[in-house]
Amino acid sequence: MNISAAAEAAGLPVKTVRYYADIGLVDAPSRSEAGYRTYDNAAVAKLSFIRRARHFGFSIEECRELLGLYEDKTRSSADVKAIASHRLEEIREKQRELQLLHDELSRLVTACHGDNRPDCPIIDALG
Amino acid sequence: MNISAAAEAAGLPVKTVRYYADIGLVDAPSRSEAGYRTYDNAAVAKLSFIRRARHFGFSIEECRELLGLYEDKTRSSADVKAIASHRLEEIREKQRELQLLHDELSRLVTACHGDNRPDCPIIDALG
DNA sequence: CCTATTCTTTCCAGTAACTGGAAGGTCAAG
DNA sequence: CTTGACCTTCCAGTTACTGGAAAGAATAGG
Repeated sequence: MNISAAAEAAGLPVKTVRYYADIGLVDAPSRSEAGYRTYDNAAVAKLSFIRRARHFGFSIEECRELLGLYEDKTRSSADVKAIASHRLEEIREKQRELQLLHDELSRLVTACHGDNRPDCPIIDALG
Repeated sequence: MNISAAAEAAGLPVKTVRYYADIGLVDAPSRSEAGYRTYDNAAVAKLSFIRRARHFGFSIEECRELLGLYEDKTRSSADVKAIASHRLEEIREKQRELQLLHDELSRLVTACHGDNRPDCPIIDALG
């Protein structure tokens, strides 16, 4: 499989597939005689794994950890759960922050009459 | 006022205050004989305005727009409201995304028994 | 066989919004 | 006069890619 087929199969842009090998997140693929990268199903599976983990908001470094566990058949599920729980707590924290922002900004937007006059509660709150 | 006093008054790091002038978000401050940047209350007020807008998640470019409106005494509140409403919609979209992530990941974390055995629903879902 | 198109390579640069650090000048206190 | 805090500029690094240029390789059509 050349890189574009592998990228499509994994659901990632070609550039990103190269990038993940550049930073050592996945092994450098073998090369054809002409120097083209070649991929097998196992490589695609790993790339796809990364895509899903990234979708969950895991950082590249967390993906590195998770990949290590993914490949370690003797891992304990507790190790995986610890990383995922940490991420879940981050998500909850972000949700709390967003809720506060939402409420504040929503209040300001409601208070602003939004007409041609210059006075504006939003600007007042910022200034 | 030297830069550290201004930065403290505005609630921003010194580096950030310099940065905002570097990118032209605020005017370049006047300089003392020795070349030190000097700030007055109006400059601090603008920096503080930016800090609050950034806290709400407005991008630097949005801050630029808002600052323009902040300084334009003939602005219409509708212009401000439009920017803020757009930002509010972004917040809501992010909240929806986070909720989906939260629910999925939460389900996986709950399903994972988190012990010494290797089988793990989280890894299974990613792989 | 020639050509046009598509795919691939490498490398360099840019994104957003700072942040850290080095090297060196300035100022106020003791 | 020295020490330490503060200031300057400039360069590099952060995160996770993304865009683009220049050039070689493969393939389909004529």
